[in-house]
Amino acid sequence: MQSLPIDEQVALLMHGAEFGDDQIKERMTQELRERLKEGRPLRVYCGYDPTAPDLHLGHTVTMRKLRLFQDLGHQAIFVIGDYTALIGDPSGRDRARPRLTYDQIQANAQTYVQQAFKILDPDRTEVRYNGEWLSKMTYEDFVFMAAQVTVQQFLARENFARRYEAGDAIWLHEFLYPLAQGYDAVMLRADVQIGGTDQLFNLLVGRKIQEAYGLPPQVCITYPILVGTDGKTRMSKSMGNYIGVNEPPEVMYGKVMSIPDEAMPNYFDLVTRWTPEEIARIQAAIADGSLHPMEAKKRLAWEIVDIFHGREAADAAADYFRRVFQERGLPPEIPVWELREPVNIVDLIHAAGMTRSKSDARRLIQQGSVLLDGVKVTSIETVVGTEREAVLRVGNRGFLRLVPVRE
RNA sequence: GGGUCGGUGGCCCGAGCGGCAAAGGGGGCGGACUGUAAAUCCGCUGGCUCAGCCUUCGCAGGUUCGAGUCCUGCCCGGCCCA
Repeated sequence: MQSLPIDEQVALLMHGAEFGDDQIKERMTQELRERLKEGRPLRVYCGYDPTAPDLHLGHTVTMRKLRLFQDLGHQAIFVIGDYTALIGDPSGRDRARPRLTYDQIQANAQTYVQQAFKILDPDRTEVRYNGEWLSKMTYEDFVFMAAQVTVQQFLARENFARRYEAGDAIWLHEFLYPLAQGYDAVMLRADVQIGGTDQLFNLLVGRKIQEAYGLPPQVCITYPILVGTDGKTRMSKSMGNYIGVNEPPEVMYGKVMSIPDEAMPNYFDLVTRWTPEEIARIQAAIADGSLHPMEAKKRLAWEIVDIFHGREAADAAADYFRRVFQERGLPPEIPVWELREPVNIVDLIHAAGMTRSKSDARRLIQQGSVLLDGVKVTSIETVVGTEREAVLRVGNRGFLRLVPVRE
């Protein structure tokens, strides 16, 4: 693959890229071609801020592209934005991010690298922390960079513009984010920087900063944003609509199954290993009715679990889903709770940690979602005896095998 | 610094003549239904020793039988002025 002709490389790398502006796309495509002509491995940078403990599917969209660069013989630079995370990227948001402490960030960063190698080739990956250079920036550097952009340029961005219109706070430190990212590009001698479409502004500021430092501006390539399990907003931890790459197979499978049908194409394109032709075929099959949407979603779920956990886990997760959710049966493994004496059902549910409060437990019983050996529990006064083993089901996900213990 | 508007339910937005456990959304959770944990419809969504009691409306005091609602001070934001 290393010696793939330049035109083919360009076609592969730009596939799916989205800029929201054809002129930029043309320009970047051309610049990419020129860089490739230099005949050396390009330095391709993408940064990830450790704002949460785990990477999720949304992060993997660009990671997959980094991997593609690697497969074409280029050098990927996986940057952990430990210092940019101190700021919190305002891109694509309608308010400032909550500030994190450096300790929280460090803790989050721990897991990033290991998770990233589920996609990236470790041999062609340079892992860097941007605190390496950002922590050493001088006041002079800082003023120099800040003088490269105008307030109007920032206010022209729609997310800042909207906040400005609405009279919401825009903090000065938020303006520092693109500058810091640009400085990364300078320090890394990046040839290419990739990111989500919401990163275009940041990436373009990076070019400006590079030029100010006398370096050739990087090629910027942006790819579409993955929507979360709600099918509407971008996937993110803080929205609670994410699928973590480290989540157990059954959870991952189930979460994929819960995305709305309309969100499937977005996932097909961005997080599967399927070729554009295969994707087109599946879409057509759904459209003409020969493939049930649910079946398509099952394939998608299986594919995603396979990527992160392997075939066996994917099969098991599919089986689990069918059994527990479609047939409302029992999962293969149920946690055991030892029963030493008869207890009130509410106390038991709460003590086993199946609800946050006893009131919650009472509500669930009153709503008829607590089953003891498949029989609906109708009273909150119910006492569970120790005569025999039983299976307690609370809501859709809570299972507990009650085992009497005699001393 | 001055003027003015605002901070509301253990996730978010948001109403709230002095009687409020506090309207309405979103989200979440349950139920029905189904093609799945999609869609749709219905219900629930502070805690507890639950016909009652306890703790909530930026913080601290005050007025009142009674305050999210009124007063004072402080903290934090927006806007206008400097």
